[in-house]
Amino acid sequence: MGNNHENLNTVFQALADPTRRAVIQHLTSGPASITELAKPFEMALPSFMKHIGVLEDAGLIRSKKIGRVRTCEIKPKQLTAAETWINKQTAQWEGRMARMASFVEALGAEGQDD
Amino acid sequence: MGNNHENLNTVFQALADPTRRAVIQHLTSGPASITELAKPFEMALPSFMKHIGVLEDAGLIRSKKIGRVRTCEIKPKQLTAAETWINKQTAQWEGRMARMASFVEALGAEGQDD
DNA sequence: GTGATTGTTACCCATTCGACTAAGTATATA
DNA sequence: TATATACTTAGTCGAATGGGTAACAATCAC
Repeated sequence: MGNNHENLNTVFQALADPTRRAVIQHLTSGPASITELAKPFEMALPSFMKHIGVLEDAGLIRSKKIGRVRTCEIKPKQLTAAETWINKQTAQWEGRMARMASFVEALGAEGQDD
Repeated sequence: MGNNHENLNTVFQALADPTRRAVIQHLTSGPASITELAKPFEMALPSFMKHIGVLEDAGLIRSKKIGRVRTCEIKPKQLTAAETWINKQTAQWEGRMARMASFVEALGAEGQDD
């Protein structure tokens, strides 16, 4: 049963890094090996591997080693869980806005411009 | 012009903490003061204030002090930016899945169960 | 079987994070 | 005016993060 609370921590934490987001993005177009994924980054392999570990711990990717090559692929379920959480918040906020609008046309609505 | 890249860092980072997510959630049902927001947490005020600072730096909330009370409200634009990023990834992945399915009915599809 | 590839393990290091306390400021309220 | 309320500032501390090197497997390709 959904113990999202803990997982959302690690999922959002994982997404908070540009290297890791780039890896996710890369993997959306298909599985890839570690070295292939690491190629765009000027980073030592062990450092890069830590990012892979964070993504895997967050449940955003899975990986399997065949021969000497470890192949990674995306596992979009947790990504969806994060999206769902955000969606719920914006929906609740929009609901409140709608209710507010039904009471008042303009509340001197200096708007929420940013 | 959209330099999301930097902001997504701080936004996801901000969402990676349960206290901060709870604050967001609280604020979706309307503005609130610092002490009101802090009430559910067993945490010293200065500690809690740092969370507010993180949320504000990420552009997820805004706050204004009137008298001795600082009132916070949600600013859902950045939340939407995060959602958009995730959406883009899942869409790309689903697109690939659809294209794959058009080539093969079943690729011994031991399914992506988790 | 030598040598290049592809990870992996084991550490180190600086910085950031998240929590704390102690003390200060600024406004209400009695 | 005195006191309580609502933050605010400043500084400490341990743990986690994000990077690095060095050395070690374990394949594969010749």
